[in-house]
Amino acid sequence: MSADHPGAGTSATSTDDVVALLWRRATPARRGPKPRFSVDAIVAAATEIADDRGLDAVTMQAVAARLGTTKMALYRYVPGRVELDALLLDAALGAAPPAATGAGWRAALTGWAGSVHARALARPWSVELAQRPHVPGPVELAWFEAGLAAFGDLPLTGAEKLDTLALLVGHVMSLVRQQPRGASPEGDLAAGLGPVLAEHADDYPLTVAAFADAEPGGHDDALRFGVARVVAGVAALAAERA
Amino acid sequence: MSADHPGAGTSATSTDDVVALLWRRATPARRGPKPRFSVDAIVAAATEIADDRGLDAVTMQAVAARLGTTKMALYRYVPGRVELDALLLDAALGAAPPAATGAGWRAALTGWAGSVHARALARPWSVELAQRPHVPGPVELAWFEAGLAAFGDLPLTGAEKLDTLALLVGHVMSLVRQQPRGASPEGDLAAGLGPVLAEHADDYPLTVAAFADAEPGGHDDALRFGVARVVAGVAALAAERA
DNA sequence: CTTAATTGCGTCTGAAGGACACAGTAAACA
DNA sequence: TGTTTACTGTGTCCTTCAGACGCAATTAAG
Repeated sequence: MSADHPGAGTSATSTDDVVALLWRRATPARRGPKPRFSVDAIVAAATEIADDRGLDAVTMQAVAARLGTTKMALYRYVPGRVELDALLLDAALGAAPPAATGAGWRAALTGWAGSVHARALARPWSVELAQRPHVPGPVELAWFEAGLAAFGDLPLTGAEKLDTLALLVGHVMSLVRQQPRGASPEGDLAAGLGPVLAEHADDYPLTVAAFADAEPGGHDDALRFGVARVVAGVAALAAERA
Repeated sequence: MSADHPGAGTSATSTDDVVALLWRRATPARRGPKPRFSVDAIVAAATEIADDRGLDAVTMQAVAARLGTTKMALYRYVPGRVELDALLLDAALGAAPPAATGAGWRAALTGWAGSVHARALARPWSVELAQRPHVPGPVELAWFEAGLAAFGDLPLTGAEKLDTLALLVGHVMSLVRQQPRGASPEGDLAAGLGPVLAEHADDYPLTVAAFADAEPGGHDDALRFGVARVVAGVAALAAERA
């Protein structure tokens, strides 16, 4: 059940199967009829659906409909929904992360965070996928690799570098989540928050005050501020070690 | 449909309805039979289920079964699943956040982050709820209020304080997500990551190296490191303004 | 040209959220 | 005290989704 990847076993997939799919490991030799579709075609269709109707609209039936086939035909290529999500995420992260510029670690790290932000903003639904437990794909690992490269020869341990990247990614994703999404009608945290705060202003004076001047720069300022704080914090650590 | 809260209208709830539920706004006068249950009882039952079988196990039927009734009876108290989630989250955040100690803003902010971490770790499923778009409840706002209080009289704008809190919360939640959960069998990012990295070590040299020395302190170190970096970053900003 | 592996896909099942109707109940009012 | 009437309790039905299973069609290997 773990060896034949486009095999019949539908569910209960192990990590190995997901990995095989993510790396597009080729299947040895096929005898029967030639496959009409491919994993890439399915992922592309699913991506299109997610892009214009949101992640919830990505059901097996919807993907199949877009490809002009039926739901069960897809299970020959993708074991199940979980695996499709993993593929979808790695595809959403793009082809390759931009290489770190040679202008020092601060600029490199800031630039990396900006790239992550741009990608996440372009496909907000990828954030949802990225934040649930999943097996990382080749592209996601490449992003990590690029992020680690940004540190140059700073005197940090590997764990510290990873934690710093996690910090940045966490911040970026929090921001993207709060972005008002046109598609989903409920969205927008701040919109619903306004009336609530107004009604209970007495109980949360600091919060009301803080949100009062939170308007101007908004999203982009929040990104810059957070990244700058982290970079400054790392710089402080590096300074006290040097 | 928006006025009578325990009313018959089942779905398509607006923000107002959620708010009314979260603040346990009392219903004016009841004529018919007395309600057998209460919102609190339902939330308590749902919380118990989430605690020992995970968030996915919290279905209307499961909650009803635990209360000894049927699924549809619950819809008299809670309009739908979304509203139940909101109630569940606010309940999971605990009764009241601990007050900031008077030992300076660094200690206060660090302590606040630690408290958030402790709460999130106690109920890992609350992280899932907290990170999807939702209307904040009274307890969540109280946490924000406490977090803002921790800054004391630092020369930061309200937006900057909020961004800092978001940064800390984002980090804490990332960490809790990566915590191996006993209940859900798939979990553990790092466990699945090992074999993958081993197989493609050549392509991701930095990542492999970073994970190699990431073992020792682990989770708690990551928390401390991240919070310390943010605090240092804020300190740097405050210093250059003073 | 036979054989066997492999694909395409229709049908069924189970679980989930939710709509709706109707019966039972108890407070308000005459 | 009796009647009205709003409100609760809940059984039944519908829709959507993921997935299991089986069988017919296809085509490369021998």
